[in-house]
Amino acid sequence: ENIFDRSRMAPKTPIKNEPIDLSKQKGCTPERNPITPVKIIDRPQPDPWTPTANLKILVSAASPDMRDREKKKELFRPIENSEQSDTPDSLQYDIVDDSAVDEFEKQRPSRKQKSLGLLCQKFLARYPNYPLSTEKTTISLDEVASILGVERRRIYDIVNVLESLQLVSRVAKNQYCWHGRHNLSQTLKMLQDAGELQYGELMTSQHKEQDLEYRFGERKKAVIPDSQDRPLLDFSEPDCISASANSRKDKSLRIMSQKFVMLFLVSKTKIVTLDIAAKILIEETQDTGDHSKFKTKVRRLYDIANVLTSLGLIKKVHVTEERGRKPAFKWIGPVEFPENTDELRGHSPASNPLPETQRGASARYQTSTTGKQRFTRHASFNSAQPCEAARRKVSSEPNSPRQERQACIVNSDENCSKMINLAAVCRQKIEEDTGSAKKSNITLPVSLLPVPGDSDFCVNPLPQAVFPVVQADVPSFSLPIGISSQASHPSIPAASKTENGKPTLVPNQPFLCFPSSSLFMLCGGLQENSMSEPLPTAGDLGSRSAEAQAAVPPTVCQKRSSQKCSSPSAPGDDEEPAAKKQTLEHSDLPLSLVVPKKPESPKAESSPGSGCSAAVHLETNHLDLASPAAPETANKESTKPLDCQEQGKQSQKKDPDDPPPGSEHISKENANQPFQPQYLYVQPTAGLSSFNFLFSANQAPGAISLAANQMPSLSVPCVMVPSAALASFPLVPFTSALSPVPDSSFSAAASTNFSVSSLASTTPVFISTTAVVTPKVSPTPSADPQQPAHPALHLSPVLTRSCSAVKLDSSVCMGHPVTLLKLQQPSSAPLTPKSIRPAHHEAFFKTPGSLGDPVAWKKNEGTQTRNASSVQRRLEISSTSPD
DNA sequence: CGCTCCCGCCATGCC
DNA sequence: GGCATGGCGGGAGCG
Repeated sequence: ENIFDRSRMAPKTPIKNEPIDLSKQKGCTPERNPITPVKIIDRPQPDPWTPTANLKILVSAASPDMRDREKKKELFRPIENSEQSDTPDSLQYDIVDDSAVDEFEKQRPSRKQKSLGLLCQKFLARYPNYPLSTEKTTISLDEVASILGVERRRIYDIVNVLESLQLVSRVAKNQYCWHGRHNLSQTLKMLQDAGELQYGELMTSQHKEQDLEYRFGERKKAVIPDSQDRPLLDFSEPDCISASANSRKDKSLRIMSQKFVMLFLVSKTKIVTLDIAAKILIEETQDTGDHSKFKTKVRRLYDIANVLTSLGLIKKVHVTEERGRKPAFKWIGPVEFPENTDELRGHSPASNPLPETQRGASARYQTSTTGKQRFTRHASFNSAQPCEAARRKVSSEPNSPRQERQACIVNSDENCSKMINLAAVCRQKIEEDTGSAKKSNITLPVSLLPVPGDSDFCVNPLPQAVFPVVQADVPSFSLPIGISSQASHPSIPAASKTENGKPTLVPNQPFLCFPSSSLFMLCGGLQENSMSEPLPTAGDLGSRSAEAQAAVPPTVCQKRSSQKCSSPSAPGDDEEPAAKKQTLEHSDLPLSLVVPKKPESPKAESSPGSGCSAAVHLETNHLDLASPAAPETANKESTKPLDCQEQGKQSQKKDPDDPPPGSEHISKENANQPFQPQYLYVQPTAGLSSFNFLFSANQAPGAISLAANQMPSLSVPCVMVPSAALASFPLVPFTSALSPVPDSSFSAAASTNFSVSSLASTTPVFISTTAVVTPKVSPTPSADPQQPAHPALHLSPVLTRSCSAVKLDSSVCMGHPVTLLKLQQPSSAPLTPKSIRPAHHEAFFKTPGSLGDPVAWKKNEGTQTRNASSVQRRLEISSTSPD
């Protein structure tokens, strides 16, 4: 094929190249020449007068179609193979000057014929995919250029992309070494790893481009700095590295190529639209983002895409969105590479699953990144994949509201200098974030809302990443009141550390930094109490509970990091030790708040009385707030239960005062509950500032109902709650701040209601561990024999009030704890699903639904699972526009 | 008309 | 100054 084309193409370029050619190509020339005399070709165009020129003109005018046809034939002939006889026919038409025509054609191959993709194919055809190790193939740019009949410039385009994948390496000036695909999988793996670090968050939600775009905006800030210039992976390969090559400033095309590939590898769908890729790349570059740059980026991406297409790694597709049809590329190359894999990482947080090489790459990457982001990354909370998750989170978070940032800052413990860094980062981000100045106090990532019914609500602002976690842990909520007594558990951020040492949470920190996230996920274990079917996951539950315990306080961060939580894991056990917290015990029992699905009404009813206006409303929902804890739990689960325990311990130790009272309890409760319903809380961003949307992640629609006045209970999965309603809920920052407070104090603290309003308005983040408050207590206990009773349940007076509004008792009360995870839209990045993802990634990312399901459900049990699909839908809705 | 993306000017940097 | 690289964007081909 190449030859064939070459001959044709040759005519043109040769001329230009000739000078060059002379030196290098000897063999080639002869071949080319035969085809067409250079001059002839040239003249025609320039010279209208020449006979040929006239013909051309005529032809084109007369039958452009034909011309095209022929061109096509030529183009495809090689590829398709046969084009055949047609040609002749066409020629006939033209007749007179077939020759002329032909020449014309030859002279002016169609654009397609000259496409970079085709050129690349020709280029690749010259070299074996898997060259023998022994033989080293060197490539001379000039030679190739002349052979292929193109200018050198074009060869650079190809070579740069190939070099980014290590198919070739530059040996010396004008000399490249052909490696073939031997290293391709390894390279891709590295890119994948690096990509996860960098883009994990982004891609997670990818399937919805909307989300992506959406996030991008948010993310930009965060991510930006990263690697900007530097090549993600510097392959200067060993063999043939030319000194000069490395030194040179960055080769943007090469870097872009790597990043582009990374996007595919990180993407769940394996489909990346050009505009999204361009946006991402631009953002990273910090370019202003003006339109022209975008266009330029896209042009470059086309160049890269053409080469990758020739390599058989991607193919062009179209993605239709609401907005319309967009050009996109789908990865058709290898998806899995032997060693790497997120899962691995997830499994063994401590150890890096990644191959050393990758690791090295990632390490470099990290180091390279200077900015805040990186630090944040390092700070990674605890997710199983500590580092990555953390990083991701961080990056994503940029937007986190100041408050959050502050929180972060506050806590930094010894644990982490890292944490500190994070805090700083957070701050910056926050500052950056314009929009999100959400709640002031709220900083806390997690707040628990006591729901009227007993359900506890925990709201965790989770970054996207969080979702996954959600499932896990709802239990945490339970605690509501436990606060006081239980409060003793300090929420321990420490737990977070687990994995990599990333302390997800800073031990003492009262606050977690959350980027402002637009979404909160509520996790509630809804169980029907009694019913309960126990979820298959009994074990899980237990673990959960444990997790919950630990998690509770610090949870938020942890959760995120942990993502896993949701999943299966059940590390919970570890926590148990924490025994302190009864949770474990409870865990077995489903928290159950009975309530599940219908509950609303009852609760609502009950709630009425109670004072907590707002809170009450929510209560109806029956949601239990697993809240913050959940995340943690998740994390724990995924990784290690131990952590959780530790966290708890630590927390206690450190912050006796702080101890997030609720957390433990919550955890218990949560534990008890087999499932917790999870809800996604969507921040009102755009226009709907006043509304909050709750989507049940797991569950059946209906499951949630918002009682309260404002919110009519909906059977539908999604519930919109006026922000006001939420406001009413007392949110307790579960962080140390609250937690620390002794019961009494705690209660007070707890009692404090965060005005949701603030949340609602802007950033909704809040999570209180303490929040746990939930009245549930009573119910819970009942439910769980084991539990110590807990007083914990009792809400502090204040809490109670708020809680009271909610009824604990009512069947509803039991309410599954729900955790809200808030995802910060913008900043969310940090936590983004992606981070979580590693462990579960699929579930999470796939869809919100998946979130709930995947992790917890799937693993734990299939039965109860809620349909991911439904969830997804919901999410989608939210993402796009709530209505 | 808008997506693609070829073409080649010209900046950058090394020699 | 020459040459190797490669960023960049105008503007044309193509559907």
